[in-house]
Amino acid sequence: MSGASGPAPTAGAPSAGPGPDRPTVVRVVPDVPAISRRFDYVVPPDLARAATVGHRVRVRLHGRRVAAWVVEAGVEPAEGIELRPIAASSGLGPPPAVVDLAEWAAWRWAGPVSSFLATASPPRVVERLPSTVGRETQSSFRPGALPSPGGEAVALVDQVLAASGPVTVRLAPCLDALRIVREVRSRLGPAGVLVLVPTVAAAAQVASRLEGDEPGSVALLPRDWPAAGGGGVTVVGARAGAWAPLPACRAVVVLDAHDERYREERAPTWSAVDVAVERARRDGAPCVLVSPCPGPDLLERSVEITTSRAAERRGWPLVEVVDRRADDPRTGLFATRTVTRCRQVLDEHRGPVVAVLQRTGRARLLACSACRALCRCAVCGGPAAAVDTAADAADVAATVDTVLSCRRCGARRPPVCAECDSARLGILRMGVARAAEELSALLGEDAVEVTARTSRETRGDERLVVGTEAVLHRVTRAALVVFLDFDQHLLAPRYTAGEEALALVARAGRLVGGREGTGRVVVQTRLADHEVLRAAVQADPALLAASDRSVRAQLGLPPFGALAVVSGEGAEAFARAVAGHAVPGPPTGVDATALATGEWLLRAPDATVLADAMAAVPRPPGRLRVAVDPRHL
DNA sequence: CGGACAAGCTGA
DNA sequence: CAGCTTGTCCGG
Repeated sequence: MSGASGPAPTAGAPSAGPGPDRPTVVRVVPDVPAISRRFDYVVPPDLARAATVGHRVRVRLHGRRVAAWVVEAGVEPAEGIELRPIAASSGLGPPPAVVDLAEWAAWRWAGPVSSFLATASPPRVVERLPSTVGRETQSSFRPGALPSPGGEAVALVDQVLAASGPVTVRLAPCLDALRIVREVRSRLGPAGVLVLVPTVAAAAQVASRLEGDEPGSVALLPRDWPAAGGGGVTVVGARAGAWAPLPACRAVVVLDAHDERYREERAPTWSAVDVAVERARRDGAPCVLVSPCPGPDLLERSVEITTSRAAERRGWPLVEVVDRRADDPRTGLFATRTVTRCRQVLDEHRGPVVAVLQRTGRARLLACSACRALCRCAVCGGPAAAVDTAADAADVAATVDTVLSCRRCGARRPPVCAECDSARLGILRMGVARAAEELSALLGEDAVEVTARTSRETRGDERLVVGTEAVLHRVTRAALVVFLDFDQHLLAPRYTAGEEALALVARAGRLVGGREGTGRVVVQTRLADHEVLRAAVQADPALLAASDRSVRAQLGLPPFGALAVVSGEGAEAFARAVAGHAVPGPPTGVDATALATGEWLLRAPDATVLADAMAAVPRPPGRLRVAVDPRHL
């Protein structure tokens, strides 16, 4: 093993500097996913500014120019190798502390450091950071009387600042979570506070409200990357904001920390919440995870504190469960009571009605996006053709990775519209479309469809909206939210299905408001006794957390065990090597089992054992995808 | 990843 | 045996 590989916890250590006769040498990580090795280069005098950890450079590597990051400066050049010079500087990258954090993440999620360094780098070339001279570190800002949780926020933040580790603040969905951020800023000043929000759009709103409190005190990522790096401000960002170029954090606040959008779905499957927690730990800063419905993952590694029960109840919507067990399955999507509720709200002009319908599984019906023609089988004229992957259709020319295959006769053809030859085929949202039609007919009111594919923003004056769960992120306000088939969420094939379902109720609660208002959430279900519904009706997420916790502990699921799904050509060799490296079998080591899909499942008692084992094993040749703690399963 | 180079196949 | 394809190796 060469000295140029392996983790480098000492990155950024100052060197004695180049002697008069010795050239400056830096070690770089190339921005090429398949190359994990590091290489040394000489820094020519005119690029001396690039000789700092985190700087982005271009280098000649094996006959081509590639981008790279400096990860060590003042390197002792290896004997017997003639070093090439760095070809160019490409501006600033993450600061040394974040480079170190990237090394940690590469270990934790078994991915290339370069992918984390890329996330941590500015979207455009940044030559210099703005000066922070003259900026106040201690703020004069003091919030006045603000809405709920009112005085309780002061006490909660007291506890957060007194704690030695991460704290989860359980705060009902309709209580103002920003109050926590404001309270933290008023105690510590705006400088060095890192605030994460699930989406870029929501981050922009948070940033502008904080900016209103104290102008010039906020940097919004990714837009204000240089200002964030300059320091002296509160930094607000979404998932990638966990990699903000703050010199040091004084406090970290994660809003809606349960939100699954903090997790990257593609490998490496890192989580911004975990990165934020680790970052706070390294900087010795308080870390606050705010969530209306924290699940076992959050609770297991933090202290939980809450508002009073009275405040929590006020902050959850009134939830009405419509038990459909007695209904004939053919009566359709709408229970009589649901229709009555909708009609009441519309007649009284109380506000928009939003109906949510999730249809699981792969789309069965495709339509041409250009001419709207339905995709039909060319042989038998069957009503529809379904998508198939080339993987299980090996006899089909492997030029495209999807083909259309008829469900009736099995005939296959390329994924092209038979009418107009367009290759743009879209999923036909049959579920939502039909629901919208039926509901329109039942209520005598035009319904607007909203799905993830509907690109238009809603106008805001719709009275009746029908959509998939994406609708909850598009609409800002509603008088009534109806979950037409909540069982789709409760029974989703994920071990996190329960907490995600409760998060949907919380999300709906934000649209309709707390139980003291007139807004309502209606849930149609055949599982009326489910823990999620008990928790929602009683406004007590702890009920779900307790039952989820015991199930996961029993099954060794996260956070009571660590999982990784390994796929690709090298999967089997890698999985066997990782399991063989440690003492096989839980509870001490890593256990590998083949899944029906051809993927391999690794199980370990905790994330550290798993990460250590994966780091100790060399990668076999061939494609390899490692998903640590995948959500499905 | 993608360039370099080596070994293998083809056709005259 | 030039000219091309296919495969393996390795990068400072």
